[in-house]
Amino acid sequence: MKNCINCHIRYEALEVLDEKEMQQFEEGCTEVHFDTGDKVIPEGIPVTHVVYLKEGIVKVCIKGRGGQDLILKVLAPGSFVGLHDVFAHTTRYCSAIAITPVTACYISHNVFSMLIRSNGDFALEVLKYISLEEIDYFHRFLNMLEKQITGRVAEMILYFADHIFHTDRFTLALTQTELGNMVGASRESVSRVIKDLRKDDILRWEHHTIEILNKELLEKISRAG
Amino acid sequence: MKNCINCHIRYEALEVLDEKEMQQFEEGCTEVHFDTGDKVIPEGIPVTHVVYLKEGIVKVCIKGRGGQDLILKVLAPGSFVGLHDVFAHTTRYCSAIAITPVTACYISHNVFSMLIRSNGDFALEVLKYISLEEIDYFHRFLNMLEKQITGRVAEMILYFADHIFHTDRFTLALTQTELGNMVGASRESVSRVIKDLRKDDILRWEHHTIEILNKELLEKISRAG
DNA sequence: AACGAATTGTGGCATATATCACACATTTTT
DNA sequence: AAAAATGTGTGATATATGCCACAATTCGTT
Repeated sequence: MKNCINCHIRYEALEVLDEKEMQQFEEGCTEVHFDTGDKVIPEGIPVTHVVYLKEGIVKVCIKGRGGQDLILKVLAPGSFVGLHDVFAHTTRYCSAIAITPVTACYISHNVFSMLIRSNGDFALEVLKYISLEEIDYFHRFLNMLEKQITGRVAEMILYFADHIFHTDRFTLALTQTELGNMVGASRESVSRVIKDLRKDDILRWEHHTIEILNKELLEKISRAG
Repeated sequence: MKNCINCHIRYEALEVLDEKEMQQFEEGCTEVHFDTGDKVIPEGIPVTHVVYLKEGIVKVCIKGRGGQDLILKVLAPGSFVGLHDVFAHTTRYCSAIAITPVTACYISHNVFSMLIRSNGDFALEVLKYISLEEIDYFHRFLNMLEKQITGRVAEMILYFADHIFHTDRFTLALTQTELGNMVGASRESVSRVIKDLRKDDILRWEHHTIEILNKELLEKISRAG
C-alpha cells in the first residue's frame, strides 16, 4: 500500500528528490483512511505530520466567534491540507473535515523538514506551493468584497465544477448552511440564489446533486457579480 | 551604505547564514529610497528581486474590477514586501506603494534562491515567514466576514497602533477612501464610524494624525464587532 | 495669497441581505 | 414504521450600508 514511488497522484515536486530521498519520504509516509464527516485534522492539536490528500474531498475550516466555522477552502485530491500550519506554529490553526471518504498521506514532519533542509529544489517547490495558495486566497478575498451574493454563489459552483470535480455534474456533500459559510452569506440567501438559478434553468439541484445546465450564463453571472 | 552584517533591522532569519553566505547576501543586496507615493513594486512587472522594507511604511494592493484597489496589508519596517510573488509567478501579482518615505532592500532573486538551496535552515525560516503571513490573512478574512463596519474600523486602528506604529498616536497618510478599501467599506461609512468614535472621545483624529484616547473601549468595540 | 483639486462631513434615499418565522421535505434513529 | 432530527423553501420585516448630493474643509500648485 505504501508505495510513493509508484503513486501517480503524488505531489509533483517529489520529482526533484533523488532515489535515496524518495525512499526516506516513503518511510515517513503513512496512508490513512477517513469516512465522511471525520476530522482529517482536528483544530488545535500539535502539528506532527504534513497531510497530503490522495483521494476524496475535504473542507478546511477556521473557527469564528459564535462557534460557527468559516470554510476557507474545499480541497481536491493532490493538495496539501493545512501545509502552512506545519511551518508557522506548533499547533493546528485550521481544521479539516472529510466531506467524502478520504485517503490521506500522513508524512512525518521531521522527514519533511529534513528533505527541505537537504534538497534546496524541494524547498523551493514547497515555497511555490504555499505562495500560490496564498495568492489564491487573495482572489477569494477580493471576490467576496466586490461581488454580491449571487455572483459569489455562481463563482463557488463554477469553482467546484472546474477545480474540484472536473465535471459539470457532481454530488456535493455540503449543506446550504455550509455553502453560506463559504461565501459569507446566510443559509437563506444561498437558498434564494439557488432558487433563482434553478428557475432560470441554469442549474439542476436535486438533493445534493448539482448539474450546470447553462454554463455560459453562470459564468456571466459570476463575472457580473 | 550596503552593510547587511551590521544592519540591526535586518530579517532575523539571516542569523542562520554563515559568514560566507552572509557576504553573498550582502553582495546581492541594494538599498533603494522612495518618496511618499512612489511605487516600491509596480503591478505586473517581472519578479527580479526580493524586497525587504527597512524604513517607512508601504501599502500592498491588488487590483479589483472597476480599477479600485483593495489594500491587502500595510507593512512596517522589518517585513518582506510581496514575498509570495517571488516564488509563485514570474510577474508581480501585488503592487506596493510607499505611504511615507521608504528605504527598501532589493535582494537579487537569484541570490535569495541560491541561499534557500544551499542553507536548509534558511529555507525553513522563509517558509515560516510566508506561512505566518498566510495565517494572518485568514484572520483578516474572518474578521471582515463576521464583523460589521464599526468593528472592522476599530480593529484597523488598533492594528496600526499596535503592529505598525507601536504607539497610540501616529500620523497615517491614507485617505478615508483608502481606509475603506482596506476594510471593505465605502468612504462614507468609514467617515461616519470615525465621527462616532470622535464624538465618544475614543479617538482624536485631526487631519491625518490619530490618537487613541480610550483604548479599552476601542478594543471592546473591535471585539464586539 | 489665491485658485482649483482633492478630501471630508452629513443628510436622505434605495436596497441587498440578515433575521425571524414557519411549513415542508428528507434523512437518521429508535 | 414511527418519531426525531436535520435540512430546505419562502414570506415578512428590520437594518446596515451603499450610493447620490452638496457643503465645508484642506491640500497643492502657480
